[in-house]
Amino acid sequence: MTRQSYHHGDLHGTLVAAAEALLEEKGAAGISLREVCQCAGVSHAAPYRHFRDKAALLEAIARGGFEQLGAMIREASTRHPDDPEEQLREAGLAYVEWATDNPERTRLMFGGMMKSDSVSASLRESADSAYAEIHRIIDGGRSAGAFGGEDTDSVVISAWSVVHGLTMLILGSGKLSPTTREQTHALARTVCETILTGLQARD
Amino acid sequence: MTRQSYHHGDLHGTLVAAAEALLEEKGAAGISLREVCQCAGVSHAAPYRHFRDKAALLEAIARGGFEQLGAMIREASTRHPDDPEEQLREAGLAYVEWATDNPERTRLMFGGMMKSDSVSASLRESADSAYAEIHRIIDGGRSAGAFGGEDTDSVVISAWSVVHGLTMLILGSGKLSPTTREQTHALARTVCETILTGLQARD
DNA sequence: CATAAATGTTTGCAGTGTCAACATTCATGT
DNA sequence: ACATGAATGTTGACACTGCAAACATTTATG
Repeated sequence: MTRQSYHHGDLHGTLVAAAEALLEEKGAAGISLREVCQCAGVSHAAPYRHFRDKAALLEAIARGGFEQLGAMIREASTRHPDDPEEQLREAGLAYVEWATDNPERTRLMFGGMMKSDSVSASLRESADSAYAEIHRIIDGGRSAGAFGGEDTDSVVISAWSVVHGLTMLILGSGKLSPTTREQTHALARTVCETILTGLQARD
Repeated sequence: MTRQSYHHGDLHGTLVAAAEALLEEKGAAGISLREVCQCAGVSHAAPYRHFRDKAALLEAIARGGFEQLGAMIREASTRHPDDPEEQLREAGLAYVEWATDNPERTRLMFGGMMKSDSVSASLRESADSAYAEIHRIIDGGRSAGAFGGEDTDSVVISAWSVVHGLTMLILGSGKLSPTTREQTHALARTVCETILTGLQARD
């Protein structure tokens, strides 16, 4: 597909889309800006009109990922408006599911990019927003008396850690490699049940 | 430091050591084989007598990491020979502590390298051995009646997931950034307590 | 409609991983 | 003792990469 006009129209979006496709195909380390350009049908210096450098393009992909992930969690939790426990379960499932559906993108998002001090404000904002969804669920559950724990932050960390940990083990270790969506769900349910048992307010 | 003989003596080990130093300094993506060579005082093609390619050198570093991590867990669990619950707590602390002390190496180990089908047998073996330590603790605890759960594997996955997840959140998210070892320990204790509560056999 | 801004291209540079050809040292058998 | 092959290190080359400067073309604006 070749374009007819000198200007592209939406090179920004096209570059992100092309890079996303290449990302899931060959991993973050295997992405070359020049190949992205070729896919977008544009010369190899064109991206620099839209992105400061290669890292900025990857940042844009990560930002979109956090937004999608946050949306999945939000949507999952709204399926059970009055049941915090079920909200947490569904959110956990959604988290693991989205991540395993987008493995390379997830690795990119949590691969240390956020740790750099030069991370853009918009990226940090997107990540914070996704995190806030989890916080909101836990906070609601604690107010309703469904979860115990000393403070909300501790509970959030525990809940987030299991789900994120399972996700990363599925993505990163050769050990956990569910092949079907059902197997993935079974794993997610297992860790969610364990953590929920640990979180339930004792009497 | 320049060497006098044409042959190096232990270039294999020197390359690994130099690469490890550069790894924690600049991250896995920032490592260049040629710079490693310069640090080792050797020409830029010398590594190919000892490693098939760059990935093989990184694999060697990862393998050493799994061995260290496994040793830390084993050592932690032997501090409480007859208390499975305490073993799991100490193993979790050791896991998080080692990983936060070696952040880039940990990212390398769990960054997707194991998922590739071309991973060397020795690397997989080292990773399996570290995993076996966790399995051993859980299995002992279940035999002793300290942990419940349907089957050992489910419990292992849950326990490993929290600890690994917390680790990755500390390493990867800008959100959790404990600055002192004490803060790190506090986080690790929090998630370990939560999971232990969930794991304890109910009556 | 002229002029500036925005966007895409070309050319060039330093740095990278890898390979082939070559050089040097070590080990081994006689 | 010494020739010969194996092991190890070096040099040079190649294609590829990210990036920047100079240039070309289109769009927007007064």
